Amino acid sequence: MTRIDLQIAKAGCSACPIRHRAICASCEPTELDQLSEIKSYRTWRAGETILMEGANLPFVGSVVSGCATLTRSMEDGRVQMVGLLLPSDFVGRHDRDTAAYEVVAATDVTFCLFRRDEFRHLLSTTPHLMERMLQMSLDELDAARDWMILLGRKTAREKVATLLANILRRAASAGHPLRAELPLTRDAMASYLGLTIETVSRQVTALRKEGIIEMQGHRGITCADLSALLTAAGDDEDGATVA
Amino acid sequence: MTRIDLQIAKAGCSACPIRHRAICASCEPTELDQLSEIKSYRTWRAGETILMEGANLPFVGSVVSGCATLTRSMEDGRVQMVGLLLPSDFVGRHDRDTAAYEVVAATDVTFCLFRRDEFRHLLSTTPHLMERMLQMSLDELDAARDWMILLGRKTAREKVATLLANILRRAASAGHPLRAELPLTRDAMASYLGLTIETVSRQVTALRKEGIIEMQGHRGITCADLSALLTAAGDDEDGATVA
DNA sequence: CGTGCACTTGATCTAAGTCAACCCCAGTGG
DNA sequence: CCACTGGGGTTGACTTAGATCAAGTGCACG
Repeated sequence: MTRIDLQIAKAGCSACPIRHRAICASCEPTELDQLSEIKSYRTWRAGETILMEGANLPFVGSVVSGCATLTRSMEDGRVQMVGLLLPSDFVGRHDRDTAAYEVVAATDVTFCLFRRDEFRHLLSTTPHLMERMLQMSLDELDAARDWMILLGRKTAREKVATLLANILRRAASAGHPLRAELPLTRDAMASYLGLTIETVSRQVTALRKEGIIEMQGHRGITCADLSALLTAAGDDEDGATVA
Repeated sequence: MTRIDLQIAKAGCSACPIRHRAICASCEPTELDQLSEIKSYRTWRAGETILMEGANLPFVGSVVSGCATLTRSMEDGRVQMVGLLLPSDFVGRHDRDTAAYEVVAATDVTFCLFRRDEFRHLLSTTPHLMERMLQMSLDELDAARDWMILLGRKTAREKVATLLANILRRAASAGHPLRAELPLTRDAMASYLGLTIETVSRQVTALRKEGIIEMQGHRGITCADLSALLTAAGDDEDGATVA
């Protein structure tokens, strides 16, 4: 257990940064206690594989901090990212005993984990939990379908702009509105967008040269005019399309 | 009400063709009665719009027979299909009052509909129903993510082969294994696959000329060797990837 | 002070898109 | 009965966005 883990474990659920957005969001105090009893924290370093595709799945859980990626791959090595896990996102199916995707830590990432069989039992006896689980699954399904229009119909420029806008938006909810540290390498971005690393690089450069974004090193990004970025993304200013 | 509707309504749930695969699959007889009380049937003709994106959503429900499509579109007219609704598939979010996608009848299609507010209430008081709903949502999420690898990484040939294989597989469960009537026009196929109509046409022709499939007119398809088709799809013989 | 890794940039290639013609067949109406 | 029309589908010629291949750059780390 790292230092971070201990901190959170001591503080308990009430001080948890994802308390009101995660799977536990609509739990009563007593239900929270039950969840608390079967939870444990674990942290992975950036780049570490958390789960292999097809591997045994003893745990399910939520991202507390950091970022992880969900990927599927074909036999010949082609890879497609199918999900980006940010704080409060849930991973793992309670009713499946193997993982359907590979899960990799994109940054250092800490999970709040539940033993799968115990979680399954709690789920079937706690309607609040089941309801929240359903709601989150449906939200994820909508997000996945939004991503399908990006993969199927958007240009490389629009893809990159969409991803950057999404990251800025999610980062904004936890700090300064127009500045973020990219949790993904160019490689991971390419995998998410259905592009090559070179194309991602070129499009980021193009957006920078046009003054739509500014970069601080390879990872830091600032956007003075989000609506310009959203226009480049091919979305309405109001458009959803959350990662 | 059409003749088909009356037939099913008279027969009741026990004779329903999707009884054991739909949202009601794990309901007890008494629960089924409750569902039965709030259900109604309705049929749309091929090509009719069932729901517009953003429209008010008074109903949720299951496809009983036929096929409908779920699409999202961008302001400039680009369209991406994000789901194919076949018998037993569920549509609509109980907790949202507007439709997130456009729903169009691909063939004549009959739905078993529930008033949304009544369904929501039943859901919250019937754990079996909630559990089944969650399971189906998670399955759909997996399917959506499988579709993402197709959209992001597969070639036109692989995309077309994958779609044909999926249709043949789902049709097979209700009849002859290697023969099906395509429920989609070339246009709808293109929309689903993130391709143009011309590319779909060329790839279908190519698969036919190579003897991997045979066509009876534009819609009838026969496949003597499914594993050859799956190889063209870039999947393992055993691979899942269900539409 | 290399060595390696993440990223960028440039030159070239190609799969799929675009544009345009055409086929086939089912209705429709003269 | 047949000409006309229109929608779905096919095919061909050409274009192009993004992939591929191949050098670089610049920074972090032993």
